[in-house]
Amino acid sequence: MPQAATDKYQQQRAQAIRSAAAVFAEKGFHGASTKDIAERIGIKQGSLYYYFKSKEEALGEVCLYGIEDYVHRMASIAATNQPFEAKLLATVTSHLSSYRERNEALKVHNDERLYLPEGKRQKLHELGSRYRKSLQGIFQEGVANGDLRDSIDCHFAAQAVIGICNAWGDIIVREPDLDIFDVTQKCVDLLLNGFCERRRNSRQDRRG
Amino acid sequence: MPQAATDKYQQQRAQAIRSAAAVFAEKGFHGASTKDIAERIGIKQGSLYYYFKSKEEALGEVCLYGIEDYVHRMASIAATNQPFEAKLLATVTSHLSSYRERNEALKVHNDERLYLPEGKRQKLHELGSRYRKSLQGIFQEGVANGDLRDSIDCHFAAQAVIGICNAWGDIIVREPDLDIFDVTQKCVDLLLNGFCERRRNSRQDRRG
DNA sequence: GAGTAATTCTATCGGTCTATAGAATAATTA
DNA sequence: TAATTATTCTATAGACCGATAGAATTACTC
Repeated sequence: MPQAATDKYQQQRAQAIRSAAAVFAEKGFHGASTKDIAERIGIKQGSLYYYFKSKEEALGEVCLYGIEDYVHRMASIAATNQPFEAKLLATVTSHLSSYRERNEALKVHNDERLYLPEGKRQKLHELGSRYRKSLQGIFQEGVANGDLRDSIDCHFAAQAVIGICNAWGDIIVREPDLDIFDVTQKCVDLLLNGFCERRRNSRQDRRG
Repeated sequence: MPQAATDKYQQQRAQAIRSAAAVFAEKGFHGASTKDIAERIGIKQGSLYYYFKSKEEALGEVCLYGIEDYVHRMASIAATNQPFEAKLLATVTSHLSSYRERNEALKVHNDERLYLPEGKRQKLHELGSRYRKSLQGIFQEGVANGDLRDSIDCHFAAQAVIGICNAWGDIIVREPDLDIFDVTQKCVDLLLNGFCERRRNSRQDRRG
């Protein structure tokens, strides 16, 4: 019954995780049955328990798989010495690329992780927080360097970037022809410059 | 077995829809049982079928409840003669207010509507499209009036606004002390002006 | 090729779920 | 209050699901 920590086992398990990601993404955690997952892998329902001790463990692995490298990439971007704009560009590109590569697992992470037991949910939350804080740090740096108006709320800014990236991540998945770099450029342009004409006419009203 | 179209019936059914929204929001469509929903209403499981002919019908009603007035409000904002900035402000406020008032049903609409059968999903999709198109129209108007740079991609812009509003909608629900108008101001400020210092130093690099 | 370990299969138990039918109760009307 | 209608309840059918145990098979090692 117990398994080995052999290489082949780990590889097949990794494949099982990706299959589970696809099924969970399509049907949701509770809507997907272990039979569905097993079929996608190409084994019988009972055999699934050779790789996971429960359906819930499979969910945990999928969620982790969804965000791990995406969090790591964020950390290394934040650690570089690039100027603010380059970091922001790299962040958005990285976020959108992750969406294209691991969209199923990411979707599962975003939508289903709350069904995990407290402990695992907490661990994922910490990873997410690390991501948000790195991003927030990039903005704080930008303010300190004078690249950004010092009136901006860095917490808000980070959250806004994540929101835009998620919204466009979904679209990128739906429309495989979209070029990630094009989308990135538009995102960064919005974030830096806004949509406004260089403000001259048309808004002397509020704001002193 | 069949019911009446009486006023009282409709009212109790509306209450049942809100209860279902709460349960679906917490546990997801497949994770919630008809017993859970009935208990929240205060009736027994079997009695639920006096109000809905199936669990799935309940989901459809919840989703519709979640977006209906929010779509309508958007339409009336777009139809006014306010200047661009006022329209954008009203849109964001309306979106965030909906999140606070109907956050459970909205969450259900966003996360669970894909479990509806094709027909109903299609109807909801049309409502959502109407919303997106109204918003996109506001941006196109803004470009035409010279309030916005004519280089912006209105489709992208609308999607970005929705993404930001959704991200902050979640936060607003989690943190009831946040003032919606404050958040609205920050959103609009970002959208119009971006995060950048009024661009003088620090970016002569790309862009002709 | 015999023997061992790794992997998958079959079969099943106990539980939960949606939906229905018909009885029971509450509300309304005459 | 009697009759009618609206609402809720109880009980259950029928199906599926997660997990386990042990047999069967495959892959590896000597």
